[in-house]
Amino acid sequence: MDIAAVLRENGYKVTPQRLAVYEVVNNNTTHPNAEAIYKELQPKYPFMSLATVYKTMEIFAKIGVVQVLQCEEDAHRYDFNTKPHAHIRCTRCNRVMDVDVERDKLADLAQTQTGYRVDSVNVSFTGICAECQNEETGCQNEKEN
Amino acid sequence: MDIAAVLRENGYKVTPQRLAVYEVVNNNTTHPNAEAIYKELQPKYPFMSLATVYKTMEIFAKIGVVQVLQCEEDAHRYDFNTKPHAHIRCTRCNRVMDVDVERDKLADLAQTQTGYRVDSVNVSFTGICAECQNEETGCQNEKEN
DNA sequence: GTGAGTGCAAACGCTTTGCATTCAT
DNA sequence: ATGAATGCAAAGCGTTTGCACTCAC
Repeated sequence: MDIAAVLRENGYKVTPQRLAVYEVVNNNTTHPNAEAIYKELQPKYPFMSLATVYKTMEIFAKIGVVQVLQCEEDAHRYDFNTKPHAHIRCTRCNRVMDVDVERDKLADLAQTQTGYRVDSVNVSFTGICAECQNEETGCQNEKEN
Repeated sequence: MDIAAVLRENGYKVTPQRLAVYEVVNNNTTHPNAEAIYKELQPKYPFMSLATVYKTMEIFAKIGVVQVLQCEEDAHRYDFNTKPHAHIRCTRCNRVMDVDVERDKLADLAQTQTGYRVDSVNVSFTGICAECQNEETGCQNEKEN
């Protein structure tokens, strides 16, 4: 994707900051939040501010470059896969993975039941990832209260 | 439900504050957040503090008296219907309604795809409720940016 | 009487905003 | 040269916490 062109098409200026954010998080499959993006930028782009990351991600979301996840977590996470899909988060290590669900079917169901015109379908799961399941034996769960 | 008994069974003391919260939000179908609960308590129970509402709702969630919703919104909302179900929020008036979805099927799907042991399934929708759809004609959408 | 619960205010984490400065156009 | 974008610090929001006081048991 030519991010510069997409920005221009949408009336946004092409700045080093925006290119830097795109460069760092494009093809990133870890579903980072703003803080993570900021930290990842630090070594190569120490001039970046966290506020700019937020502002940039807001624009990226608006022009469809990323989607914002609802992960049953406090901080937003961003996904460069903008195809609608669901996510599952490991409550132990916070790793997030994609899940494909039939969103259209769910939307139809909701529309039929409630009469709402459905605009967005958000599906998320939490669980324990395969890796953490392996480590679980004899190991106390860090997340226990 | 005998909330006093449930509290005692779980080792929590029965206080006027906890009874007041339960009285006000039990059978409440508006999926209120902490602030809304606080405000609803004010006239009848002006002694209540917001912090206590939070603390009480946390306990209620822990002992299964309420469930906490993820509504693609900033503030938590609470639901006294603890049967697992999904929600749809109107982006115009913020009204929230219940939706029944086959969560088990979704959980199986996620488990198969990712290998995670699925602990929770969260489904939420946004849309425009029937009422707001009616009002929509010739009326600018308040939520438009 | 004792420990749990309360209320206040302060702190918190994530996010947004105001504003002077800088930069893309 | 002009308006948009940046960076900083401060404010904002919903939420949690520390602590002295109060109350259910």
